[in-house]
This record gives sequence, structure tokens and C-alpha cells, in this order.
Amino acid sequence: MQDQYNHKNIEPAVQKMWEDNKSFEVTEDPDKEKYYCLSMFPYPSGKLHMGHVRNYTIGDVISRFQRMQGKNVLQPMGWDAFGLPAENAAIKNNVPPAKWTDENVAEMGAQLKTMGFAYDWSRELATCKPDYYRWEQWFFLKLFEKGLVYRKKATVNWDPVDNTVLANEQVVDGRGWRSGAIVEQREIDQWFLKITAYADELLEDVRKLENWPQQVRTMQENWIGRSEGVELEFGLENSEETLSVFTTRPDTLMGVSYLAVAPQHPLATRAAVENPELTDFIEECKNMKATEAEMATMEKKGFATGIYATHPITGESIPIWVANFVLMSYGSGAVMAVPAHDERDWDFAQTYGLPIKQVITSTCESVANNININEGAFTEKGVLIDSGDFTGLTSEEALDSIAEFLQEAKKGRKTINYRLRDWGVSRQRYWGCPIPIIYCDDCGAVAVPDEDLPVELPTDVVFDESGSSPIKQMPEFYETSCPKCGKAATRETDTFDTFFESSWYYARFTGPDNDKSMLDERADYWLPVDQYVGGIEHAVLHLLYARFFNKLMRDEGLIECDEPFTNLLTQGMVLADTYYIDGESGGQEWIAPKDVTVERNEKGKVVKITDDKGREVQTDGMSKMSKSKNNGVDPAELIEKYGADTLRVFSMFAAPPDQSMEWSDSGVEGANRFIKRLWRQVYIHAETNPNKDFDLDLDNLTDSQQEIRHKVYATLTKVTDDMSRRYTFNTAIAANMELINDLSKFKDDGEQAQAIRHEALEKIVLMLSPIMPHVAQELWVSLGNEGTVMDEPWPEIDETALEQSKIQMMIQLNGKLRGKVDVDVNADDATVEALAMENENVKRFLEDATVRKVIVVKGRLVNIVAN
RNA sequence: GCCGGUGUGGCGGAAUUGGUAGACGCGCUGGAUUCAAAAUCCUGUUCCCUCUGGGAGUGUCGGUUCGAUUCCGACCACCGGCACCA
Repeated sequence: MQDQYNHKNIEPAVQKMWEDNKSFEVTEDPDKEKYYCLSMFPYPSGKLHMGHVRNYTIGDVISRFQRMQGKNVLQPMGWDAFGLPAENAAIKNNVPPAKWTDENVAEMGAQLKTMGFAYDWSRELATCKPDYYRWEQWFFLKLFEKGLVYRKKATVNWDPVDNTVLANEQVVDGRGWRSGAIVEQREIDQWFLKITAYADELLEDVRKLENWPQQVRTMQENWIGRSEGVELEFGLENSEETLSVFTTRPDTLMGVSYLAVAPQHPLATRAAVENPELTDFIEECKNMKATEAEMATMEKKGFATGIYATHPITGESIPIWVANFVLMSYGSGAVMAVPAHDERDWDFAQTYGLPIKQVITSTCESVANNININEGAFTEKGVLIDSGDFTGLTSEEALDSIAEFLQEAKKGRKTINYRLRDWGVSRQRYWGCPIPIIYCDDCGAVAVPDEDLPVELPTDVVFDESGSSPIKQMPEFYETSCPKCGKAATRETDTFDTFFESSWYYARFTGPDNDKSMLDERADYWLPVDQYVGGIEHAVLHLLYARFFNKLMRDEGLIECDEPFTNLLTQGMVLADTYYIDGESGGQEWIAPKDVTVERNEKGKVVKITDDKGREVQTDGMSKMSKSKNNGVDPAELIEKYGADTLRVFSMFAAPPDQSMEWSDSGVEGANRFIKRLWRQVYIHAETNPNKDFDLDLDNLTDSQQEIRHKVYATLTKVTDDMSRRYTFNTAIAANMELINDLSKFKDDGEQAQAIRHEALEKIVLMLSPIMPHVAQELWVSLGNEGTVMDEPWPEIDETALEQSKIQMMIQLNGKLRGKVDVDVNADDATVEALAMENENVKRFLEDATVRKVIVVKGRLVNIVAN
């Protein structure tokens, strides 16, 4: 064993051993409990960043810990390889997207391997390969057969100069990113998946996701946005037509004082024909910003249409307004307004002097007496007043009877509305999976026959300046014949949204080599994923689509489980300090953290920061690592300098996994020092006791020897809980540091002491091996063991070592700490109380006070209440 | 605006069930080692005071309790998300 830790002598060798032994390749083993741990696969951008390092270290630590628990652990890795950046690179560097992607995969794969993650690389997949995407083409056609897929017109961003469709991120301030032309909205035919058919189940099953962060569950629920209510018809005066509105509060129907329609509503359009002012107002609404915060605070504006409706029950005449707060895309694009019982309607009524009629009062008399409808809306449910035949009913009763009344009058019905829209999966981009459809003039949209799958995306393509999809100009791709009638036909040139690929990759990892079917029986062995780890930015779309796909695959008979991910861990962002110098012409010059020197005062507070040219630098606090703030840190450089284990220890130690983590260079050095200290202790121990068999005589230990053993097993107890239940790897590391500090103060050199030290060091190496697997392997061997440390079982807790004869108890006086006392572990309350009273400091305080009460909390403290 | 989260030393964070606030690490102080430095090791490090001890202290103000970082109420700040959803 070398006396100094040097990662370069260890990491490549250990990684080679894992590779040679195929240590992480797994197969289905019915005798072992399976554990499927998955980290969200990366887009192959070319370089690993710290976000990846953190994400994948968390997944790897969990996987390795579960392996030591004796489980059959699957941890795969692959590439979310389709997407826009490859097209951008193609235009910029004149390299085909496929080539660019392949090169990036190779480079990032090599970087991932230097981190020592326990991946089963034999299952590696890339979504841009035909052997992967052919199955989603197949699956799409299954859904097509079932009627879960349909085609309809939808809006796209159209660049009129480049004559191409733009993705949202290619639109900058309303202009095409390359041409600078003002982007137009165009309606074109696109494919949709009926996710709304699964809205109820997707919502209902959120309840099953007990081990998902509450935040993510709420976001999913809100996104689906189910609301129960009544759809009802208002007749239009002097017309046979009706106007349909949706309400969740039919109990307030008798308080309606106006109706409001969205600016895009046909009724609004019609009313505007003869009314230039209304036309202007509708135009104005189109230009409104649509960010939620602005929407919520913006002024409620409206314009009377001059059209009147009739109340479905009273027949009263009710004005119809156009209002900027009504959304065409929700419900029927029209609402009934009850100013007395809805805040927004109240604000609007106040602004435009519309009547406010109270029809609900509180069931609680004191509340009811305080309602002043002229001061604000009363939005709670209660009892109906002034509501004709419905007066006296509670809101709940009224809800049903009004709905019934409307139903009978054929003027309304109970309905459920969702915010969730069907998923548009067509993209007019090149670098994606071709949609397997052929258009025939006679037969319409026809599925590509099974035997013709996959429809392969041509990879040898040249991009022109416009950035439009090359396959749209490739007759050899799109010219084909109709599978039904044989006539000349055209192939679909749109590709799938890349969320399509990422919606089922977790399942494909269970059998990526299957070229006969999408999935097989192996899927039911491994699924569902036991632990999914990834960024919170996927809280809604990716996770919802994956849940949707899981249910689709289940209903297709491909898998059995209802939900894909049992446990979800959303890791926090990686932040770093930002430094800048004010530029001469305004703006900031951002200085990389590695180029600054920080001066501190004697309290450790920062007093001055300078850059490498000696200029004084300002700090803008911590923010997410990004190019724009030049505060990124390259993992490759750190692996080279400190090794993967140091990087792994630091990223797990700096913060709990779900919180944001602040990058710190000195923190990394601290992690490195910690490994060195442990190395040094093992080295000295191994040198002192070469090839020794230790014989521990548990019955004849000194107090300090017993204390160390107690500490070892107390640490093991805590670390086991931290790693398995709490996922607080930071405290697991801290507990080991504490133990190592204690051990270094344990100066006993006797036979028994050496045996105890040996036991302690072995346990430390085992406990830390999931976090720093390379150095743990080396230390394991240095301690005289053979084989691989990661295949050792997680250590058992020695209960006898945890037993103590004496414990320390706190003495409090009126809740303030006044002393400590060592007592026998079995001492009864009276004994403890007596000991506490004998404490010198306590006596002093009690001199001129009377004891009122004594509280003894077993094993913890004595509190003497006196005054 | 609504929903969710967070607020603890100079900094990251710990305190898991209402029971020693500040574990562990960073930074800083002093020392050992060294010709010197780096590295390493040791010491101290919440603030204040009349210092064998005492007082204050976990965003602010109140409350419950023998005892509150932890529970309750009101407020403030920051972060994240969003849907003016009828």
C-alpha cells in the first residue's frame, strides 16, 4: 500500500476491473429481489456538466447501496438523442446531425465512465437509432388502430423568409432566430395523442405516488386540472341560437348579472363586424402578454357587445360582454358572471357599473350578518337567498337541483372539464423519429405496414441556410405508393416530439436487444422503476407523458404495472458564485470563479475579490451554473485533478440531494482531504499490523475500547437509516467523518485496540463504498480482504456494542441547561432526580427558590421547575 | 394574484418523535513542523458580559408548554411553480 492517496493510481485500475468482470451487467433472477434504479438519461450535448454529475452520483449511490442490501440491481444509461441542438450544429458546422450526435455520445460516454458509475453498459441505447424508434412507430400505429391518435389543425410558428416552421425556442421576441423575420401563426394538420382519454386515471393515480415529492404531485394535478360543474345554455334575444357556458357554481345561477365571452369567441367576432371600437378592443386583447403573473395582476377589461341573452330560469335579459380574462381554450370560451360571489366578476362589475345581486348567504349567522356585498364578493358556499324556488337550499343541494332543473328543461347538464389538452406530437423538424404514415389521395392517411417498419430517417443529409427539414425536399424519402391501393402516395415528413422517445425508454432498458418486439417478459420482472432520479424541470411534461405511455403500454398488454416510477427524487440545482466587472459601456463582464482571488478578514468574512489581472471584482451571489454568467465548472478538469471519488464525496456532502447545492472549490479540497485522512489511517494501521488475524475478546474491553465500538455501531445505525430511508447522504458522510475523527484520537496501541481499530476501519470502508467506490475498493484490499467491496453485504448492527451501562443526562432548571450528570442506564426517576439535586450549580440556583415540580425524561434530561 | 417550499454562526449545512441549538465541512485565529513556503498535524471559533460562571440567540411579533429551530396564529423576506380555469 502506498503511503499517500493518489487517485490516478486507483481509479482507472478499479474501473478496468469492473469492466473486465462485467460487474454491473445483470439478468433477471427470480430468486433475488430486484431493484431498478434509473437516472434521467441525458441529451448528448457533448460535455458532461455538474448537473449530470450530481444527478448520476445520487442514482449511483442508491444503486450501490441497494446492491449491498443483496438486491439484483439494474442501473442502465442511454441517450435522449433526437432534438434541435443537433440540427443547429448541422447548420453551423456543416456536419450531419447523426454524425454530430454519435460523436457526442462517444465523448460523453467516455466522461461518464471516468466517474465510475455502476451502469450496465450492455443495455446502452440511443433513441435516434432505428432499433429503438422502430418500436415507437409500431406502437403509434397500434394507437392509430385503436383510435387513440387523430389528426387536426393546430397552430405553428412560421418563418415567412426561411419558409420553415420554427420551434418555440427558435422564436426570439416574435422573430425568427435566423432570418429575423416576424413570425406568423399558421394552421397546419398535425397528429395528436388522446391523453385526455386518460385524464381521469392519470389524476386518480397521482394518489398512488406516495413517494413522489408533494410539489410534483400537485403540479401534475394542477396540470390535468379537473373541475366538475354544469354546462348550461343561455338563449340569445331575437335569435334561435344559444350561448353555452361552464360553471362550477350553478348554485349562484340566480345571481348572474352578465355573461362574458373570450375575445376570440365567434359571438365577439360577429358583434365586432358592425362595431369598430369593439374590433379595436379585440385587437388590443390579441397583443396582451400571456404570462401568468401579469395576467393575474392585469386590469380586467371588457366591452359590451350590445347582444343580450335570456336567463335560463327567470328569462331575464342579460348583457353579453367581451372580456380579456376569459380564455377561448377553456370550457366553451364563455362564462356566466356572478359578481356577488366571485372576486373577479366583482372587480369587473365595479369597473363597468354592472349590477351585483347577492343570492348566497352564510349558514353561520354572525358571518351572514357581516356580509356586505358592496365591499367585496362572498365566495364561500352557504344557503341560497332571493333565488325563487331554490331559496333556502344549501349550495350543495342547489347544485344538484339546479342541474336537474336545467337537464329537464334541456338547457344544461353536469360535465367535467379538464385543463389538460391532447398531446400534439407532430414536429416539422428533421432530427426526430419519422411518423409512419402515408397519405394517399384516395385512401387518406394510411398506416405504414408492419413489415415496412422502421421508416428510417435518412442520415446522410445536407442542411441549407433556412434550417428547414432536409427530408421535406427529398423525393427519394417521401415519394412512395399507397399500402392499400398501390397508387402513388406521399410519406409523412413530420417527426415525433422528442418527448415521445423519453416516454418509454425506461421500459426498453429491460430488453434493449429485442428485435422481435417492443417489450417482452423481462419488462415485468424489472418494472416498475423503483427509484427515478432527475431534475424538477420535468415535473410536469416528461413525467406526465411517461405515466400516460405506461398506461397505454399496459392496455396494449405489454406490461402489467399501472405506474412507471415508484419513488421519485428530484435533485436540486447546482449553483456557483458569480463575479463581474461593470463594463465601460454598461453591461457586465462575467469572470469565471476559478479566475478570482478572495480576501477575507479575521472572522472569515469576504472583504475583497480580485481577478487574475488584479482588477477588483463584484459578486452577484449564487446562481445556477450557466454560460451566460460564466460560472460553470468543468467536471472533467476536476476528475483529472482530484479524481471521481472526491467529486462524488463533495457533491453528496455539500447539501441534501433535493436541495440546491452551492459549488465551492475549497469544499472540493475538503472532500479530497477527507479521503486522504482516511487513507492515512488505513495505511498506518495496515503497516503496523501486516497480514494479521485479529482476535477480538469482547468480554475484556477497556472503557475507551467499548466507547469506540459503541461509536462504530451507532454510526452504522445512523448511516443505514440515512442511506435507505432518508436519502440524506450529507449526514451519512458527516457521521463517518465524526467516527474517523474519534478513531484518530483513539491512541491505544494494544492488541485489542488494534482489533477494534480494524473492525472500525472495515465498517467505515463498507459504509462509504457506495459514495467513493474506487478508493473503498483499494482500502478494502489493503485491510487484508479479497474480492470486491461492493459485493460485500451491508454490515450488520452489533446490538451488544450499542448497550451502555452509563448515560449522560442533562440537568435543566426552568428549561435552562445548568449541568450534566452521568447516571446508570437503568436508574429510576427518583435516583436521577436525587443526583440532579446534588449538582453544585443546581444547588447554587436553588438556594433562594422553592422546587415546584421535577420532570424526568428517561435517558435524556431532568428539568427542575423552581421559583 | 394563487399554490408550494425555505429562512439557523463569516459560509454550506446538522439537530429524524417537543428535550444538550450550531454535528460535519469550509473559512478564519493561534501554534507545531520547516532555513522558508506548500502540504500536514494540533488549538480555538454564535454574539455579549464584571468569565469555575452568567445573559441573549434559529426571519419578525405573539401564543401553547416544565421545556419550542420543531406545534399554533399573524406578518416579513427569498426561491420555485402556475391556471384570471369560470
